[in-house]
Order: sequence, then structure tokens, then C-alpha cells
Amino acid sequence: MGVYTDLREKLISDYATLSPQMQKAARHILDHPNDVALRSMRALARAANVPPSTVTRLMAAIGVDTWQQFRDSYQNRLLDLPASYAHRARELQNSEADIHRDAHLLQSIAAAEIANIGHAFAPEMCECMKDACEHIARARQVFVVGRGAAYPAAYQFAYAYRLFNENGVLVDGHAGAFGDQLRGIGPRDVLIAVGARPYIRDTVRAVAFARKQHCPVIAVCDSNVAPIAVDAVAKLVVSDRSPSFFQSFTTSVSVMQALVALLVARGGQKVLQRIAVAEEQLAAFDAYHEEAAPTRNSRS
Amino acid sequence: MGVYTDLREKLISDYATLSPQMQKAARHILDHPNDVALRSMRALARAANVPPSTVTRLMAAIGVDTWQQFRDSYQNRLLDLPASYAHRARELQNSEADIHRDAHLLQSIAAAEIANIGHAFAPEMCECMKDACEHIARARQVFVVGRGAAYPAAYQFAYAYRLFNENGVLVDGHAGAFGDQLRGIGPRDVLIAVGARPYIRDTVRAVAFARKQHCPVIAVCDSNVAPIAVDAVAKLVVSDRSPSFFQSFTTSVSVMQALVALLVARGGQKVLQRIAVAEEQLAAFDAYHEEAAPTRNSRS
DNA sequence: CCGGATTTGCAACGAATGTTTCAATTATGC
DNA sequence: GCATAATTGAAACATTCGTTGCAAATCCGG
Repeated sequence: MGVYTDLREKLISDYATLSPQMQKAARHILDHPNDVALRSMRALARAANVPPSTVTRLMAAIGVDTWQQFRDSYQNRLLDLPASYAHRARELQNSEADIHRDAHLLQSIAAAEIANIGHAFAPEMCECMKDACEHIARARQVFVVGRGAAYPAAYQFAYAYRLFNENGVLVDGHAGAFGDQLRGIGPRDVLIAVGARPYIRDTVRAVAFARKQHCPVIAVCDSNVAPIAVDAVAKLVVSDRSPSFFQSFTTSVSVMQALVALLVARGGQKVLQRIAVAEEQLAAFDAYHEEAAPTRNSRS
Repeated sequence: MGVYTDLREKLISDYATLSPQMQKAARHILDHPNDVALRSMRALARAANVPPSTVTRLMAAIGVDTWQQFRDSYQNRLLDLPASYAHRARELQNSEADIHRDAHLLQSIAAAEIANIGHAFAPEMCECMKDACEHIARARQVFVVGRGAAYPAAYQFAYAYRLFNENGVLVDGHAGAFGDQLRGIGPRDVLIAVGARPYIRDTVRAVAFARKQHCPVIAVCDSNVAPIAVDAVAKLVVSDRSPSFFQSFTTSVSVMQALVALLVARGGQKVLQRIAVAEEQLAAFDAYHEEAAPTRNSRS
């Protein structure tokens, strides 16, 4: 259970033992939790018709050191975040440096990754993913481009997608054939572009080219105003915050996987059969080590 | 349409015409809308790395009188969100169960990914990662191998690692040169192998070869008894559970990134300088897209 | 009714807020 | 190439913030 819930229950359980003025404050907090998150303490006190000091005293009475802590819990509730992670993520914002000990660093990374994924699967993002799927499902050909650190995410999608659809093209610029691979791209296709700051020229140019051919673009990136996101038909903006020196592309990979999962779910039985066929082919090519079974997740 | 939406679209549409510093601020606002609602203007400015006055000027530029008004819109969005989602969810339940199922699937994926990462950064795993780092830091050459769906994780590590060390080799079997790339591998090197069920033959054979040459192996895999994990000097066993049809390699990517972060932290200032040099080289190669848009001339 | 303990509100504090002003710098047009 | 305009960051501004100290008010057992 979240910290917010704890505080709320403490307010309720201790309500009877509080002084009359504190009860007025507590009552207002219980009735208007959003005011705690959004308005200032003094504003809350005015609304509850008590002096500010009463609210401070109420904090002390329920065992909270500072109003800031109290407010943070209520803000996290509004964000619908797991409080513990959000709290740690915020700690990172403040500390910045002094992460020299390995254990600290790793814990910070974990917290950041979890927070990033949490944001990536927020309701509004889910809507965007579904929109993106619509476009992909309708497309004649599905191009995927991602360079540098974003390449894994692009590759990941292309690899999985090609297991059940033959119209996927990974634009990886092998042998310099960057333009070659985009040949024939048009309005009925779709280009999925992955990239974050610093944006790599090849990716930006691929997007620009696709746009010029009136091909819709799905952008998986770090900003709504990223050069690859302008004019995109679907923007999947993921956070790549990381306490380490490098930005994290974990979330991009996760989102790309989620897109595949949505497509598979949408495709139904037919897609599953295609995947089975593809895996048989791989097995026939002797790609798998002996003990192997299907690629899929069903563990025995 | 809410006021928030209007403001957001105004920011996006006017983005190109804003001054560089205002773009920085606008970008941060677009990418972190919750910060607007919950944090102070100065805190936002700090996060965006601009002076407070820039934010005030941005308000004037987009036709908003005061920060208070701007913030109110973002706060209202936060308050309206839950309601609108509840409404939409009900809508979907009545009409089509399909889309509702999509949302459920995505939430399950998110939960699984978060759980996987949580396990990957458990204390005992952190110990293993530190051990792995010791071996990597001591190694003459660092080979990385991962095929199929595991390739992104391997690539990710190799890409980042090569930014600050020249002894990294990504064994990707391009042009069939799988054996070539492992030539000369020996006891003083280290091989990082990534793979999960079904284990791909190439990876297993690369590990076997390395072992025969008495090269220590670090295995990032899904099981302690995976063929690539036997005799491994460090086993990083990650969970790849996913409600989708495919297994998830998100955690592998995350762990590989964490290894890089540890190595960077261990390397200290010297490593940071090397990274800076590497990025300058990339910039010299014209690899990056020009950021500071000089296209903001036409003032109307 | 009283005296000690608790509760309450006011005032003041330092810190932080949002905004404005103003030089210094940078870019731009002619 | 220079004059003009636009952009920028630091400093100062009046407010507002959360908190604390203290005196007045209130309560309550004797």
C-alpha cells in the first residue's frame, strides 16, 4: 500500500484524539485531498479556515516531519505512481552527484528504469500505442529505423515482427544502402523511427524522406518536439532518464516489445500459426541448440 | 478541448519560432507536463537548465499573462485525467471488449517488466554484476555475443562500451565471420554471452569455443543451468517473463546497461574524457543532427 | 474559583517564489 | 563592417511560502 493510504488512515484513526482546530484541518484534508497536492499549505489553511500554524502542528501530531513530505505523498497519488519508486526517483533529481558507491548506483538505476517504464505504460501512452498499432496493421510495408544506441530497439521490433509478417523492413544502412532500403516508401506504408538526443543524422533524414513521400511516421523518442517526432502520426515519447552517464534505451525496447505484443494479440490465431511456421524453419536451419523448444514464452 | 490541450499545441506549433533558450524550456514542459502542475517555476527552470526569466518570457511568447494561469491549466488536466479515463473505460466496456483487453494486456506487460527489473537488481544480482565488472575490467579483450532476440542486448553493451574502450568486440557473425571474430580469444579475455531459451546454436558454440580456449565467460541468461551458463565465471540470471507471446529482453538490456554504468563509474574521470573524445569524433563525422535550429528568422 | 496544562492565533523569521529590470552578449540586416 | 535588433543571465523586487516562538485564550480537576 502506498504512503498516501497510510497517511489517510492515520488521519482517520487519530481524528478523535486531535484538538478541535486540528480536526477542522484534518477534515478538510480528508475531504479535499487534491488541495494538498496542488495548493500551498497556507491556501489549504485558508480554505479550512484555520491558521497556518495549525496545519504544521497537525503534521507533527500525525508523525510527519515536514509539510513537504506530506504533500509529496499526495502528489504521487495524483500521478498514480507507486510511491516508493516515485520517491526514489525524486531523490535522484535532487542528489545528482555522490553516487560513487556501486550499490547506490545500481539501486538508482533500478529505480529510474522502473519509473521510466511506469511512465511509458501510463494510460495516455497506451492510447498512443494502440493508435500506432492501427497504422502498422494497415500499412503495406513497415519500415523500422534506429541508429546508434537506438538500434537495439529497432532491431528488436523488426526481429519479432518478421516472425509473423513479411512486410517488415529493418532500415539499418548495411553496406551504406540506407537509401536503397527506403526505396518505394509511400503513403500506404509506415515508418517507425526510434531515436533520442543526440539525434543521429541518418535517422532524421530517413524520417524527412518518408515524410516527403507522404509516408506516415511513428516516432519513438524522448520528446514531443524531437526532430523525428514533428509531423509524426503517432508519438511515443518515452523517458530515458538514468543516473548513469548514458541515457537508457530500456524503455524504448520495452515499448517496441509492447507494440509487437499488441499486434500479435490483434492478429489472433493466424499470427500464432505463422510464428510456429517461422520457428520450424529456424529449427530446420539448425539455428537452435538441441534441447530447444519454441521461441515463445510458455515455460513448462 | 481543454485549455491544457490548447497550450500544449501552441507550444508545439510555435516551437520552431522560439529562441533557443525558450525551446529548451518548452521542450522540458512538453516532456514533463506533470512538473508544471506539481513543482514550482524555479524548480522547473532548474530542471530544464535555464534561468527563471526564460520561463517567464516563454509565457509571454505564447500569449499567457502569468505563470499562475499556465500552471492552473496543467493542474486541471491532472484533475480531469482520472475522470476522463474512467469514462472512457466504461465506454469501451459497453462497445468493444477488444480494446479493453488491449489496455489490460499493456498493464500486464508493464507490471511484468517492472517485476523483472526489480528482480534483476536484487542484492545478490548486484553482487554478480560487480563480479562481472571485475572480470571485464581485467580483461585484455571483451567479446560480446548474442543472437536473435538477444542481439539487441549484446549490441547495446558493445556500442556503449566501445565509446570508452577499444578492446570491445561485438561477435555478430556478419558476413559469416563468426569464427573469425573469436580468433585469438584466450584466458586473459572475457566473453559476455547473452541468450535465453531457445538457445541459439551459434551462441552456445561461441561459449563452448571460448571455454575450450580457457576464456572466462559471463552469462546473461534466463537460467542457472542454461547451456551458456555452465562453467560461467559470472551468471547474471534475469527473468524474461512476459504476458505476451514473446519473451522479454528488456531486462537483459537493462542489466547490460547497468554493467556499462558500473564500468564507467569505476573508470572515473579518465573514462568520461574518452567518451567526450568519442563523441567529438562522431560530431566531426557529421553523425548528429544539428540541434540549435537557425530557422527562427521570420518574425511576424 | 483557581492554577496548571493545553490549545490557539498572531507575528516574525528565513527561504523560496514569480516577475521585472538592466547591462552584456550575440545575431542580423543593410 | 557597422549599427541595430534580439537574446540572454544576473540581480533586485515585492510576495508568498512553511515554520517557529510566544503571549493570550481556553479548558479542567481540585
